[in-house]
Amino acid sequence: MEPESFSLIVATIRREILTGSYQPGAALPPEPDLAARFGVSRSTINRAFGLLRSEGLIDPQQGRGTTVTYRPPIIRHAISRQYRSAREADNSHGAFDAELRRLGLTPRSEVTVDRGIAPAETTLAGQQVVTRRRRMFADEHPVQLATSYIPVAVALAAKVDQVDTGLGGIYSRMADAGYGPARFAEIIIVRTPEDAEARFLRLDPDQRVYVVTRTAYSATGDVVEVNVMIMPVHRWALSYEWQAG
Amino acid sequence: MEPESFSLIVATIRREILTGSYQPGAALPPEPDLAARFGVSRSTINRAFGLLRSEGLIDPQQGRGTTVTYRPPIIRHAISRQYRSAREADNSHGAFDAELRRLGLTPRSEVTVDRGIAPAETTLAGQQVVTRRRRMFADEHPVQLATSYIPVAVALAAKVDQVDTGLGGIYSRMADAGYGPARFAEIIIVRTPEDAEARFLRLDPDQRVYVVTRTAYSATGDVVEVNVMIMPVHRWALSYEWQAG
DNA sequence: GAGTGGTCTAGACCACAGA
DNA sequence: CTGTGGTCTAGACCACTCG
Repeated sequence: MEPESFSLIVATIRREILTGSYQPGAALPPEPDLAARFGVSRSTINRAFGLLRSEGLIDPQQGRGTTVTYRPPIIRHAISRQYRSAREADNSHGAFDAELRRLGLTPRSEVTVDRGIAPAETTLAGQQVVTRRRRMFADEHPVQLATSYIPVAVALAAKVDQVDTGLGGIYSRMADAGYGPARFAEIIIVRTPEDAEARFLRLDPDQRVYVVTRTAYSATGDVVEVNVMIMPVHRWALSYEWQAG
Repeated sequence: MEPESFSLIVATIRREILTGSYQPGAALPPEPDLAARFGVSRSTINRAFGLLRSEGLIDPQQGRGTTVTYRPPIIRHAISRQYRSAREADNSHGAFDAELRRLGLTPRSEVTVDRGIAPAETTLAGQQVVTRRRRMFADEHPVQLATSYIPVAVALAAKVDQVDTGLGGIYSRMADAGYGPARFAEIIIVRTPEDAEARFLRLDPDQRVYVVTRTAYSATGDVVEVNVMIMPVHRWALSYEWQAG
């Protein structure tokens, strides 16, 4: 009918979710019912569901119906998490573990380690590196993919070419070995997920991920690690704090 | 045909744009032609164009055809930009001006000032504030909306209840008045644009914006400003740097 | 089997730009 | 006027879930 019916329908349903008319976990009416309610075809409702799903608000499933899945985002404190005390809190093996435990979520990570050449888009492009890949879960939902590239010399000295890096994670081991990072830089972009990312994070092609690329520098200015983190934007908020200079 | 034709088509066209088969500014074939090339209906091509447009890669226009519009993102250096020297570089009136000039872009801002009550989602919720709204352009393209909330007492002392705040912007005036911010916190989320944001930034309902909320604290721990910035994700990259603690 | 959402088609009508 | 993209429809067929 009206050319703006799509936007109106999306706005209406979104408001009903965010104001609590539909509670998280509740079932939404079937697409044909909503089509009748709004006086449009099922195609239009299906398209509206597509956008709401891409925002992480709903989860339509074939055969099972559509449920509300809104979850408040996980807050990632980028700077304080680099403090050794934060990484080692609660006997955690790194900042991710410590952070999720504080939020009442159960963290789990799968780590694989191998050697290779750092990819072109990193500060270590072309160098021989030890690559640590982490697949991270919160309450068994996949929430982050992180790939860490460490120059071979640094990795061997800090003994981080193995899966378990002990209390506090790799930065604690680097510090123990005299390669403690002195300066960090993070760059954030947002894009659609690549195929492998979408498969692991269970994302659709029209959803969005943060790509956070952190480069860690030693006191002498050498790059001791580049870490590329992929996170669905609807699951995470990013937080930074600093003193005025 | 195949159920995955949509993703394949999107991936194919995206690759042709990013590898340079279609240069920025070039015209893409009309939707009916691409429908024939891929052996699908125009609806499917139209949907693929919708996703590529939402990524900021192409700009389809009624009557005029579809052109490639990929632009590298503007890098926003969140921390160094708070240094007074950076804000006042090149005779600029704040960090935004200085940053865009360095990138060879022409900045322009429209500012309006009024009084009101700070909205609920800010640290100043409910307080009487001076509200400064900025609409920012790069080469006359809208790129950012920023709304700054300043407690009335601070705003009057720093004389930032007027449109022009002089060399270095409001933080320089606050420092002059003894309200210089001592600590900053920024929280980043990503969501779809609200109607007013979409209108100004010329965004579609399925595109995404960063919402960067910066809170500035005085040396005594009081909030002297909350600034909510809205930026299309495909136009901006966010950068943070800090020393290990 | 009945009902769900996933995907695609063919076609309609529209607004708009440009020759 | 022709051709462009914007939007929506009606319907098809499918994969899937659940009683």
